[in-house]
Amino acid sequence: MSRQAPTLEDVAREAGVSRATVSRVVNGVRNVDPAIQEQVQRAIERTGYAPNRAARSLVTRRAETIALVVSGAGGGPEESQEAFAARVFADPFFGRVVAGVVGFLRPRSMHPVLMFAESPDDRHEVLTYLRQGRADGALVVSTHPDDPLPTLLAAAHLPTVLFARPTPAVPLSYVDLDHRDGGRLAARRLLERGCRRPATVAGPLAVPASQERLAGFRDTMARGGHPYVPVAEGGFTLASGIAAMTRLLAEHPDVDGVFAANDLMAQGVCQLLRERGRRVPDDVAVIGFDDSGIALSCRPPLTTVRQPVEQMAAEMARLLDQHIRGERTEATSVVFDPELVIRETA
Amino acid sequence: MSRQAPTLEDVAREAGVSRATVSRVVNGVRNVDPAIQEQVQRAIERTGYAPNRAARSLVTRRAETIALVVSGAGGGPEESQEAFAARVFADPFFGRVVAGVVGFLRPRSMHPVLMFAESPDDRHEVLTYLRQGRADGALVVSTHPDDPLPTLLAAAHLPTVLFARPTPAVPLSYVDLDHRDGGRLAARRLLERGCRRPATVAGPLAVPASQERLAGFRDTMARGGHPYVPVAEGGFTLASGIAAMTRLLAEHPDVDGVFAANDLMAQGVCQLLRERGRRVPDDVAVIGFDDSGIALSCRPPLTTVRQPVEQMAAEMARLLDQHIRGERTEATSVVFDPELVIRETA
DNA sequence: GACACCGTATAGAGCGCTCTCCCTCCTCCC
DNA sequence: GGGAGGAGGGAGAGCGCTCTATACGGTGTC
Repeated sequence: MSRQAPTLEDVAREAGVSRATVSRVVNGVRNVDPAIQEQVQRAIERTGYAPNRAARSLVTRRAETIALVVSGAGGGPEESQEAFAARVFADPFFGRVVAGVVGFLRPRSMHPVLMFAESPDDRHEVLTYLRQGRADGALVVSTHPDDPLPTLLAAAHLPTVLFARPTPAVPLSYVDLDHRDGGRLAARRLLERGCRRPATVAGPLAVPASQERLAGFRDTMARGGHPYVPVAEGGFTLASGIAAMTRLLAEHPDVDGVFAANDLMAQGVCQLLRERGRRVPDDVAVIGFDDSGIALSCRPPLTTVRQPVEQMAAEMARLLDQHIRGERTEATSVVFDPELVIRETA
Repeated sequence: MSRQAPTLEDVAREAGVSRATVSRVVNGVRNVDPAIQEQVQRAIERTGYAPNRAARSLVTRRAETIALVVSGAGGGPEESQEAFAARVFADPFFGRVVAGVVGFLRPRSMHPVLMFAESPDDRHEVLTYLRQGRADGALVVSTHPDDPLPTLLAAAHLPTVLFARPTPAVPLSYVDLDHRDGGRLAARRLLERGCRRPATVAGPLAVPASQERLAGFRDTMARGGHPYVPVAEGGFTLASGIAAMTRLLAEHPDVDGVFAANDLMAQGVCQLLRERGRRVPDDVAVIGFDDSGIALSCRPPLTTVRQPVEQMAAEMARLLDQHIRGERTEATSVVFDPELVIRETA
């Protein structure tokens, strides 16, 4: 671009009014004569004016930008940020989070800044970014429990909303799912189908959501006459699902119903069962969790417990927006209900 | 945050020097006495100073931010941005792009702003965003040919780097893969395995990359004694891969080797073949394209043509950086070579 | 006819930073 | 000893915007 970008001053001169008046028109403030408004509008078009955001942010103290942080809990740079990012997006879950956040932000002409925080340095980077005023607040999705980032954010009084209740407790708003109820839904379905040998592939037990899903599942199974349910712990990945199911099958070759704590692992469970000659759902019923794209692309399509991730992410953005605008000062929480989606595997 | 954030002025007062000196220290400019430097450094720590980016951007005319735009080619708001975002991330491809970009940006303390441009309004939004100086340039990944965004960006002289050569031609830098050569690699492998009835599931033929992959494949097949190769067009999705293979099988039940234009479709091909009682690779060899996470999680693991997406994305970021800093003024292109990754399906 | 009042536009003071002068002090060399 | 030269630090002018205080005209009221 050879010539300088036009400024308010240029538009004002072109329209024959003062800077302040142009500013009012641009910001849609009332008390402007319609004729002048029109005149200014045309001057803006003629000059091709676009307000300089840095100048505006400098005085309003608002970046009109939020950070979307995917946070691990690494103590050091064990893994490159690139590898972390790749791993994160391997799960369709994050794509859904992005979609939900964008769904809320878009109508407001806002766009998220994507950040990955895996090492202490990364976390410092996030803090600095916000303290510099480059973003007005953060949406944090932690991949691990005991993520130190929320605590840091809270201590710095930076507007933040989390996905999932933080452990340990931190006075920040969050959005969550009733995971326990999700586990119950899965158990009930299996019981209704007449399963007599249920088992479950749990998520990492260090993750509260995994524990809750497991607790809900066990709970309902116990009431249904199955006080003991074999459990194999997985890591929310396809490979870990296969491995967990392998162990389960070795000790309990007669299982006829499996609840996997996410769809990725459920897919692994199905794959292994088929390899071992078990038919799904005829020999073994399988229920996943999340209702991600995988559930549909699986063969056969997965019966699963739906987690409305997009809605939850949009709600996070809404809460953060309120915090930023000062419309909400106290931390709050919004808990969504899971829903059983019946397809073919159970 | 009750009290105002400390400014340069505060730090200067605390350290007993002028604003200019603090600025020099913060920006690592030479000509500062080490003793004073130390003194300022301590004052910064004591006050907890973080430079205000808006103020800095206002004078440097740099946002130190780049936009990562995923662009469709929609003529209207046929699809919500949320749905578009979700669809985009269903393909692991974009996760890899993000990973590559972040890999380059991170060491520079930069973070991408994620934007989706599917409707004309969205495109206008992208233009405005850049013209307002909120980002210094754009990295554009188009999901469709004839995307109007590159043309708009070029006309506005906004620093831009594209993923894949634009059609029609636009004077912008881009990064691409030698797709034709990728098709050749797949054909050669199939020939070497002794395939006698090859077929291919192509990508959308409106996409140049699909055409190139197909052309390369046909080319080598023709030289290998197969002047005619059955083609079924797919849409780069799992479902379309299944559908395409279904058609192929109906007309050519004796195929013994299939090249699918991406891994997602190759996965569909494998699924369908298995359902129809064909063993992979014993009865039919299958080769995918991309080497995305799917290739590994597929059962059996997919032999595929690797596209170094992360490296390509990092290169895009590097080129954009050069354009922004004015170190490169002419549009350029960097073409990467594909590589055959042999696993179990061929 | 004087005054108050409301709606509308302007002037001007910053927001917090960078960066260009310019001043000062010290060293070095003839 | 004097002047050139260089290093280190300060003063101050903006960057482009918002927003408060203020001016100004026109209407309504007594």
